[in-house]
Amino acid sequence: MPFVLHGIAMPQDAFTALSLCNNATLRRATRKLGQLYDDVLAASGLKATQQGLLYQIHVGEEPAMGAIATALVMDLSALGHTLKPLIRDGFVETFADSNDRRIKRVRLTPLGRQKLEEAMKLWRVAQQRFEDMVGKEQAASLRAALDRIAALDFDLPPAAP
Amino acid sequence: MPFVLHGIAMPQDAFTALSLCNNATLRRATRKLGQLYDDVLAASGLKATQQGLLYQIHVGEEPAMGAIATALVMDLSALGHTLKPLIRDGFVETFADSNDRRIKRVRLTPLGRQKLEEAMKLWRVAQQRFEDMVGKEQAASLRAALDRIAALDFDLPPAAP
DNA sequence: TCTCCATGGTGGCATATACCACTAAAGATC
DNA sequence: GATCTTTAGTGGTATATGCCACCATGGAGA
Repeated sequence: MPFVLHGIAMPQDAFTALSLCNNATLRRATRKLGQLYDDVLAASGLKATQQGLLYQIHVGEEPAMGAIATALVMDLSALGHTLKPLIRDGFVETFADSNDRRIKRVRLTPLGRQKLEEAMKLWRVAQQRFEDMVGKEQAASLRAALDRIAALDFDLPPAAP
Repeated sequence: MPFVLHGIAMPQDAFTALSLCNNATLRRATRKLGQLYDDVLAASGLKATQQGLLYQIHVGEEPAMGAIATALVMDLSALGHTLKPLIRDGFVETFADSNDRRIKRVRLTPLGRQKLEEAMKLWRVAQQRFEDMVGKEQAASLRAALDRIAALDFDLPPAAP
């Protein structure tokens, strides 16, 4: 007899156990896809997250760190940490905004542009691999749903008084 | 004039820039939802991932580490690292399998069971918060799609010869 | 029985990510 | 002009996660 926790019978299958949880299923799928993209992108020396960050910086045309963090739905200090290896390896550089010295802007170096181009070729292979399996429309539909999630406003207080 | 990379015009909006990438949109949504679940679960002292892991162990009825890793689609050595704080804090313990000494099994301690019950109460609040915003059917549909992704077989070689 | 291969797990190292305290800079208010 | 509040970012610390080399154990085959 399965253990009953607060009146809810627990599923027995290990894989489906997590499938009740929105967060856990998202993380598991993210690990799955992350493994594919990282594997394909390994030839460039970049992680998939780093390729995405270079792309974001490229598209943002010297974006402020705060703007990148907001677009990625990422904590600003976490973004600061994530940028460090890319700065160390010479792919990006930061500089102070001319109007507001609090603001740090980010841009790709020439080496970074080159690395991004190399990585984008591999990125397309990974996209193709995934979309060949699930279908282009399914993939687009999923991305749209995920964008809606990312845009949700939970009204989380940054600091509780 | 937007910079053209290999014939693909780049979107200008920072948020939608990543929306072309399956992996990046998944990660961004995962950060979003992770922040909600972690915020709600903070009162228990557990991260959402830890609550999910305790739940997985509970449901698995003394599962082997390898089985947990497979169900979570997680690297076994990463799972080993992830278990450490839970072992340190006395919520789980590991023991050798009676039939095969290579196999390590995991179980919740009495403290772990208690902590899981506490966390499950909070988890339900987080689930409710999310599902109130997106709708129960939409949430269920998304979880089903994410489970299909997690179950995909990309045929990644563990080690290329 | 011995050898080879596969499996399960650990430790090391690195990136990914979040929270918090703190500092510097800018804006608002008096 | 001075003071207070807000904003942007850094460093520290911790968990999340993946890859790799390595070791112990078990299974298969000679």
